[in-house]
Amino acid sequence: MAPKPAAPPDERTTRERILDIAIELFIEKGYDKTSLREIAERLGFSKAAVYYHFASKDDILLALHLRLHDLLREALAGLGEPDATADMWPLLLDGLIEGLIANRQLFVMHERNRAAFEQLHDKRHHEGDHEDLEGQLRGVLADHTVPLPTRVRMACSLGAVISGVMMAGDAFADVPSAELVAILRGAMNDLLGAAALAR
Amino acid sequence: MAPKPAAPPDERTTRERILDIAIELFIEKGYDKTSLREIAERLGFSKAAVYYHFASKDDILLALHLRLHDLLREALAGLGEPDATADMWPLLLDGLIEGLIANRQLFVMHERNRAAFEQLHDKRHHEGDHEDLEGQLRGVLADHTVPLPTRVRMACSLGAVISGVMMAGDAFADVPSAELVAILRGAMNDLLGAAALAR
DNA sequence: GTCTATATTTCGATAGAC
DNA sequence: GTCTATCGAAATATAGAC
Repeated sequence: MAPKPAAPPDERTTRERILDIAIELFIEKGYDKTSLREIAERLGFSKAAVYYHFASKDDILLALHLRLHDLLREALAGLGEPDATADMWPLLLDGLIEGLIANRQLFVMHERNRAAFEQLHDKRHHEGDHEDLEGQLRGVLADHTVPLPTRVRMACSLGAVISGVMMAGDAFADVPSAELVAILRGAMNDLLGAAALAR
Repeated sequence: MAPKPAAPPDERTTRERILDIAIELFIEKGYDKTSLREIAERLGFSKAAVYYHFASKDDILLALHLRLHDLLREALAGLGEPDATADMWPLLLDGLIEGLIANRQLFVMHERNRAAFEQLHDKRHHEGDHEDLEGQLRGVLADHTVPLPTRVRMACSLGAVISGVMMAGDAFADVPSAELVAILRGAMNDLLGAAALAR
């Protein structure tokens, strides 16, 4: 997941640079409390210039939503067939961990602005395509053909990974990624392994 | 934790009723996108009346912050001595689970408005008391005298419980609380038990 | 305690020059 | 592609009557 194009620091599109700054500010102050003026100023130009690259403020959030979506698409590709998902869950989660770490900022931003993203989703609801990722996830977790304990542990494992990764730039700031990944994999095994689910 | 006073539905203070409605709306639309006019209308009176009970919009969020704080204070009382905390963690978490479920709405609201709460915290930072709960938590997780794998699993377990509980009104809507609690306790044991930490 | 104004501010968004 | 200037909307907060 997420090889991350990682273009040379100065060959980034203006559009991309706006999004990068937006992530920073949306983490610091939150989406709603961040004005387009602030984004523009931090980039060294004016508000109107931002409007040349994005039709609206929502449009910026939407673009970030798409970044998230693209990153998760590969890792969660298996969410199509609800039956098989439970079995694939450990692998699915495994593929997720490294992507989460590599794009930590983006996911932290999402964590801290859930309400704003949900509102965005409601707007799209009245429009086109419905490849609602979060909805699919809920569907899997609500699937009654899978034993309840398994489903609960699936939900837990997801929260556990996210929580562990979010601390990576904080309480675990000095921990090498590889080490963190190894520990997380171990924890996920205890949570989802055959031995655990057989109980 | 959280015996929850649960006053008779109609003997609630107007102030309390405002807070209840605020929780609802902050979940539905988010803190920033919710206007005081909406809160007032849903209660059947006008915006100015709300200002009689709360000095500002921030003041409403602050009151909700205190509700959260009071609920967590008991459960996380052990966070005082950083050394002993790692040992007590399983018990600490155990005490948390039921409180989280009993006051799910409040915690969901917090989850979806993290940015707003953080901003609130920054303001208090320039003022009085510093019994910063979230800060203490970070301190414990950063404590280098505790083995890294243990700390990571502590962070994971917290995220796991929260994630599991949040789904309670959603994908696990039809699951009895007692059953959910039992499964969560089992999962936490696998994540934090002596066998797991000895690995 | 609750109401009807109203003051004030800020922000998203647009128009049009360069 | 970026600027200055401005419009219009909405929200917080206040004043003062009842």
